[in-house]
Amino acid sequence: MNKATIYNVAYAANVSLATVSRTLNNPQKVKPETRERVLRIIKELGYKPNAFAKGLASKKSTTVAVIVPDMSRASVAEMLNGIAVEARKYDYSLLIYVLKSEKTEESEMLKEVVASQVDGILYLNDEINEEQYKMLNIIQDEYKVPIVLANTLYPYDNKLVTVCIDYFKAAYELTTRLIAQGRKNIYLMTTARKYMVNDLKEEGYLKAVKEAGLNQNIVRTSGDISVNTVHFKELFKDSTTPIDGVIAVRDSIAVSFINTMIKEGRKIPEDISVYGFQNTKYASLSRPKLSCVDVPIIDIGAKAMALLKKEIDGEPVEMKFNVLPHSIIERNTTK
Amino acid sequence: MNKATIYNVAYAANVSLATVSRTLNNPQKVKPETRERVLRIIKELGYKPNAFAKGLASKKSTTVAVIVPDMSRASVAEMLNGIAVEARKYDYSLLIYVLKSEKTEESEMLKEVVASQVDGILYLNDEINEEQYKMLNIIQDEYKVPIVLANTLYPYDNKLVTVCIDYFKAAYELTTRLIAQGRKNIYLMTTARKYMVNDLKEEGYLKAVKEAGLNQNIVRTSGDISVNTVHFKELFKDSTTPIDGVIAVRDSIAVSFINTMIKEGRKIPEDISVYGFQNTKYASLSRPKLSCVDVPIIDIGAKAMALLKKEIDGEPVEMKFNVLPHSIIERNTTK
DNA sequence: CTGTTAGCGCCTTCAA
DNA sequence: TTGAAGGCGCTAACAG
Repeated sequence: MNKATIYNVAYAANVSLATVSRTLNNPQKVKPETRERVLRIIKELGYKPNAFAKGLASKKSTTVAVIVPDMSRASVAEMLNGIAVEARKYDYSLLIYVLKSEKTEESEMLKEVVASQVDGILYLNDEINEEQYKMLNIIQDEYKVPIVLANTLYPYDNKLVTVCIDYFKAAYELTTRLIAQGRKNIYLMTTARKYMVNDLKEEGYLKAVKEAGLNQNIVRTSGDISVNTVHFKELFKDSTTPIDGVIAVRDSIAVSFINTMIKEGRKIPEDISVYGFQNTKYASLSRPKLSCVDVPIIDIGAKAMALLKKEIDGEPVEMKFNVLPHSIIERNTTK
Repeated sequence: MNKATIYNVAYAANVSLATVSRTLNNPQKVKPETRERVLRIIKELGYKPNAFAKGLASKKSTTVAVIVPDMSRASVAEMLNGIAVEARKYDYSLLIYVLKSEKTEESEMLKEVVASQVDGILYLNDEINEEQYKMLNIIQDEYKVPIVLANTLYPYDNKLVTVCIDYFKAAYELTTRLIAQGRKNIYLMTTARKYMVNDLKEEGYLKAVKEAGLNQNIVRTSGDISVNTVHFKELFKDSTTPIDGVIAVRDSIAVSFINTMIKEGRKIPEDISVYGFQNTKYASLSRPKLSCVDVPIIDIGAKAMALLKKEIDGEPVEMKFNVLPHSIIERNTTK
């Protein structure tokens, strides 16, 4: 069961290696009979083309790099499922780069990605800043490696193909719903200012709150749920106008907030209406079950991969900015 | 900023390409002065060796394949973080294969993995069966691709290097603790019979229960939390001896159980003590916070990668079976 | 429709 | 310590 090469197959099938290569890559260019024969031999010998030789000769790897922040984020992991399923359709492999694990400069890593000869790059990092964005553009322009941003975006420019939902609108809608529910003192629980998508949610929230003439209350948590609890308690210990509505930029933040409030004796949703953002498993495992924006994260992954494939194939992608529809799921933490 | 090749570097540094190759792969074999010079040129030109050519010539890819079941499982995603950090130390890349996305036979995919020329394989799938196990052994023996099983194991044989915790012991300890807490009617909430690790947990539970002369109660859920709720309710509607202790093989199962029971008016932990298994984020986001076995999942990932690296380097791995220590975290669903 | 041939970019003896 | 030369396994013209 030693590794068979294209030569072994060619010899056994009594053809030249070119014919073997053709039956694999351009089947229509080879006579059906010989094709069958070659295919049979290939199966018998368990032949699989060596990916390196193929890549070296064809300049294509049928591999895309997926650059992700922290893998343990539920949304990232789910998106990867969507990407994997779609990639499978095209027989593409996925090379993963986890940013969190970096000791080295990110620009160094991007160079490494280029050196790895991937056909395209999927960038899932939501902390995209100007420098990173420039670097990505260089890679796309100079090295001709197509890039697609998934579930993130760079709002100041749109040279890169992007797939996401309308975070601004979603947050605006959430806030509007809370207002319609009669909530007067609505808080936004967000993260430190570096996540582009959360900045957009913030803007959506602010717009709705301003329109309604309500106060704007923004709390920035670390995203680390273990410290949130303390944080939340402190925050609402002696507030004069009691909080009655909350929008959290992540489900996990919403859930830890709910837990803290219920322990403090507040009733959810009677006293406080709470919306999360993403519809991860956390949302359905919370008690009460969390109302939230449903971000079609798997679809985003799949769509991003599909668009990347198009770009790789040289088909011009007309829409740079692809907004997928979201929905709002009313469960038991609202109304 | 075009892709520089080794020839460009050689020309610019006024040496042969062999010397460039050496300064990169065997620095000690080249005179310090020329080494410096070459290195400088490499930097200037932003040269990175083409991964394909390198792989083709050297027969090494510095890439390992990571085969995972469903990515969205929290434990899998976290393990990947550990793997990524460790892989980074050796400058190894990670090629991901998601089994769930498969339309094709798994054996087909394994052949593909071999064709991709990876230096080693990390297998995270916990549903390992005899056929799969045999296939993996073939790959390791015939194709000489080292394999490490991470957070899973094949209990009937131990030819493959394995990293995990002692699931049997952990479940035994959990059960013992429940018994010590005076629980008499302890249930094990597990999955369908196909997850090896869960079978071991089951054995540990059974042993402890038998030793104490208690009834054994095993509930097999689908693992799908949305159906669990109904399931749980039905189950305990009219039981004569009320359930007073639970061990769930996954945190998410424990949490959905807790939610159901509390809605049914049971008190946790007063009426029912509950232990989970894994210590994922679900555990700290539940109310009350879930007591559970802490599986050092990141360490398992890192250790598995480290052992794989050793195998790849030809250093014999003395211990086939690597058991990492676990601990039990008492939070608020027990006592 | 099929075979021949020249690389792809790099590593690795073998000589010098 | 360095250079020359032969592959690694495959693809892609170019002939036939």
